[in-house]
Amino acid sequence: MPNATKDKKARLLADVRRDVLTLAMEPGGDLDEASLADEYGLSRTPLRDAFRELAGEGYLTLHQNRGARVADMGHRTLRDFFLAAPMIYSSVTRLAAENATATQLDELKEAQEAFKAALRSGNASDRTLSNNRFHAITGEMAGNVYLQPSLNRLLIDHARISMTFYQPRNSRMAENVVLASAQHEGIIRAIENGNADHAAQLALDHWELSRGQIELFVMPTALEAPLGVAPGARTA
Amino acid sequence: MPNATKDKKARLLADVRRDVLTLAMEPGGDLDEASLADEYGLSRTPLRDAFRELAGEGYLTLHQNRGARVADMGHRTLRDFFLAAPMIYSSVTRLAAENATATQLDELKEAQEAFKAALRSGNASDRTLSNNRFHAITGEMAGNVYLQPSLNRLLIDHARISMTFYQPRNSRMAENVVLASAQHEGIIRAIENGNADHAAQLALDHWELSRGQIELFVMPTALEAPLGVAPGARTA
DNA sequence: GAAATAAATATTGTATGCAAATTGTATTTT
DNA sequence: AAAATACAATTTGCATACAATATTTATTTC
Repeated sequence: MPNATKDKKARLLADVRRDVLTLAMEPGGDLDEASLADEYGLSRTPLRDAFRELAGEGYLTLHQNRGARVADMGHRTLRDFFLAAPMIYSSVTRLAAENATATQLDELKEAQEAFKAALRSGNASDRTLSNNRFHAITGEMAGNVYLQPSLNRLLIDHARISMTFYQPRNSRMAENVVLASAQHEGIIRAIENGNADHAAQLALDHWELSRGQIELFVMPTALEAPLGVAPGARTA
Repeated sequence: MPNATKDKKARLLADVRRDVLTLAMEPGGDLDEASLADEYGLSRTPLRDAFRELAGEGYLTLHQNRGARVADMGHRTLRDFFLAAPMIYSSVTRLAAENATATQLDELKEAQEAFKAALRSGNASDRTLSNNRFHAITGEMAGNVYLQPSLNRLLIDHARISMTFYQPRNSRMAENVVLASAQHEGIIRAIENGNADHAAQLALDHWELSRGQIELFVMPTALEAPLGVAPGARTA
């Protein structure tokens, strides 16, 4: 049974999103129309269509006569991210507590189960993707069309930043991830109880944990080692 | 000299944006590929390309096998708008004060001159478009990729809401528009001086004025008129 | 031999024809 | 006559061919 082009396109969209989020596709790296069209059995027309869609969502950027590239992460992105994230996350989570439907709550619980499973498996990509999904669902719950686009862009780069920084090499970081999971559970309860203030505060706490984790890697403790001695130096 | 397709496409993009913002294209109304392609002398391929781009920016929405429609304004949009606007506007204006370049400041002043000219002319569309441009420039000044998409979506609907509600029939509203212009000047000064706190506060004040204006129309003073008397009613 | 120019190649953008899906109309059935 | 079905017309989506632009390679010039 030959898959309809509609399905192939959907698969392409999902694959690119996943690969961008997990850094399987490098930021700034460029996508080749021809080879992707070939790989997915699509012609270039629907493929370019998909590129535009993904560009609109912030996964890719398009340049005149130069094709599509994975959205770049420049020197400003981390700063911009730190500025915008707490505000958007807390307000979205607040609105989620006010507006969540029962169905959405079930989805959120499912996402959290997937997140815990990913923690057990130790797979970094799975952890990042399920965490991404958890927060994307809070965005759907909030249902505010004006905040959603910013949240989604934050989530893209949060995932990519996590993939580079959140590699629990030491116990401190492993503990943090477990704590993050516990915070997810708290957020679920706050949303379930419609406790907006609490949900907003928990989102801020959750962000602070994430921020600290990132900072651990951006500003590691300095190396301590003796400076070398130049040949022929006076021994004083 | 036959215009390059590149220019035609740019014109189409600008025209649709303008028509959406000024309500020349009705929310929910659908765009006809064939006739637009004909009108602009483009084939359907680049036209559909433009539709995707505009959809990514929030001007249009695309539906499977049903073409493009002007982004709808449902019963929730006003509420969502009131929730998100003050937060985004104030934080963007704050960042604008921190990051604006000299060139951008000139552009902002130009936009403000255009706004004042539009006030003098009394043309509602010009007023809305120049006001839109003013705030879009503050977004560029802020230069935060995570806030920009939300700001731009807010600006689209702020323009459309203004077009429906801001029709200065009475003196109170005309005064408000003049006050809004004065607030723009204050925002320009705060940005010029790099006074972030002040800029953020002015943005909130500016929003409050806008909000009040909208509320005047959403909740007008009730009509006062006697109830009619049913035929054959007892005269007591 | 290095820089500059010109040709060749590869990649991206557009136009058109055809396939699939949706919508509206006419026919059939009850 | 109302509902249901089948048919026709319109509209949207995709594939391919062609045009325009960028990139690479080869050649010329100093």
